[in-house]
Amino acid sequence: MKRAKKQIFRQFISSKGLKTTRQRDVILDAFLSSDRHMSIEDLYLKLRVKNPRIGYATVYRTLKLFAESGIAREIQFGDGQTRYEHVAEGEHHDHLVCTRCGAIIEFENETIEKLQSEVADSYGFLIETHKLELYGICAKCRK
Amino acid sequence: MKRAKKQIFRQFISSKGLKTTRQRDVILDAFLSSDRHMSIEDLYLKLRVKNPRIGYATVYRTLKLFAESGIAREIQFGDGQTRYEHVAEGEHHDHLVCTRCGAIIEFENETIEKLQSEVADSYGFLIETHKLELYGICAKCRK
DNA sequence: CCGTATAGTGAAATTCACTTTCATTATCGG
DNA sequence: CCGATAATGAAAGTGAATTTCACTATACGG
Repeated sequence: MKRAKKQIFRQFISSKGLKTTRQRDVILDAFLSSDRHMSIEDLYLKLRVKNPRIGYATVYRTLKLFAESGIAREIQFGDGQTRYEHVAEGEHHDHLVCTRCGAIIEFENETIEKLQSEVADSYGFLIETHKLELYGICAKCRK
Repeated sequence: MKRAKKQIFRQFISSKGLKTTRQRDVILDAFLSSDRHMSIEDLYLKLRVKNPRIGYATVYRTLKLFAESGIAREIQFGDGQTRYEHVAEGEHHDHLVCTRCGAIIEFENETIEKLQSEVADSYGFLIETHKLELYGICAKCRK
């Protein structure tokens, strides 16, 4: 899984005539072994511990590259921070976001997706992407 | 309808010990007689035409009050601008957002809402709000 | 009405989260 | 190893949102 993503990214880099660098390797490792939803800041701080000389701009640019290469996706939960989540081949999921503790739970629902297409069709609208988020209190916080 | 919202806002203002001002009246009128999805900037510019002395900060603060009072809701479509939409009593709708021309179409779908609740239940999650947006190309732009 | 305590306003400054610039450094094909 | 080209990090720049502050307006309690 990690191996596969590294492979995809490596391919992307070389196909674009870009270069492999120590920073990109380090950032990719950190990203792949992290939480599924990291902001630039999160990842930057995590990296700083072992790589004090890495720059915020580099993390920022590298995450953009991850998104471009297809191994990551930008998401926003309306808290002002852009997050990057891992993309699994062919899979799509939506989110439950706990407004109390910030926990993010992923889910998939075929039927909802199908209904979305129907709605779009009825308006002659062509869906490119969609976003479905349910905000509320997670099981843990409800106890 | 407009009358009802003005009433609600008036009530909110007085219940909080706030004051009625010329600016708030003007901004409320402009908001109620506008597009359903206005950014602060949009409304500010619209207001400036007839009220050159009104400040951006006042529009910003007043829109926040509208949201607090329940007559408006903040929404974000990921273009970096916060928008405010009218809230109709008890009604909820989702959006189709055209990535080409920016058009916003509203829709409602009972079944999708029901499925969302089921998903949330299965995770022991209590939904407070949700957000469903379909991004793509609208019928007009597809022609 | 009038005075006054309190809230509101507008201009400008600040914050926040990126995003870009630029001088310097690193990569890599030949 | 060279040289062309890309990458990096620090710092500056952006754009929208938010706050500050001196001044003004509102609305009770006489």
